[in-house]
Amino acid sequence: MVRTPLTPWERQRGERLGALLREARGGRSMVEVAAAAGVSAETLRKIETGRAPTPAFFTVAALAAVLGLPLDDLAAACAESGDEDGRALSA
Amino acid sequence: MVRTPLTPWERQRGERLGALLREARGGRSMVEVAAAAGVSAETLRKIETGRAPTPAFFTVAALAAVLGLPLDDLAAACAESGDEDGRALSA
DNA sequence: CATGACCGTGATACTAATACCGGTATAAGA
DNA sequence: TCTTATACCGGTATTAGTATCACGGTCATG
Repeated sequence: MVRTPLTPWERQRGERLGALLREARGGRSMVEVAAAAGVSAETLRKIETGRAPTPAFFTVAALAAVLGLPLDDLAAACAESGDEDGRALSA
Repeated sequence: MVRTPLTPWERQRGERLGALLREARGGRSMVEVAAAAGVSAETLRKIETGRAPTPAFFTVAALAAVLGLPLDDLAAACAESGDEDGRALSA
């Protein structure tokens, strides 16, 4: 095992992150937010739909900056189903 | 070109991130911190040395949580040489 | 109704992140 | 001195993130 495939828990965490970003985006269009963050619209879409469950740190940071979301809040909200160690405790 | 190769600016940003993490690690060993964050020691080493300039968001989040660093502080410190839009202004 | 612009989406291509392995160097201790 | 522990480094393998291309849907406008 060289590159651990993403666990279902990580997938769900990515979906939660995407949902938060989409919710924060509100009525603004993908292209607008993506352009403001400096990423492609397709990348933003993948992140929002959860198809990119573990995006790059600075990508999320740029999006959060554009959307006005604190990074710590994002991380906490996505990890609330389990702390940093308990990866798959129950939910 | 489908996947933009990392720019020198992004490399330097990664080095800055790594330096901050290493500084926050203090005297603790890599394996200890890496284990606490749930990543391999090699990954932590690559991030600290800047050889993984754009790590995954949750990887950085886990490391920051272990090290007691606020994510927003990390992002701000790494992007202080230029905001989200100004990628390569000078320094 | 046709056309174009915008938005979201799927497929594809390519680079990078993550993990494992072996080897090396330095410092501490037996 | 030899062993051990820590960190660094190179290479390798595999998955995943990101960008470009091409398509369908919707709305405004001619």
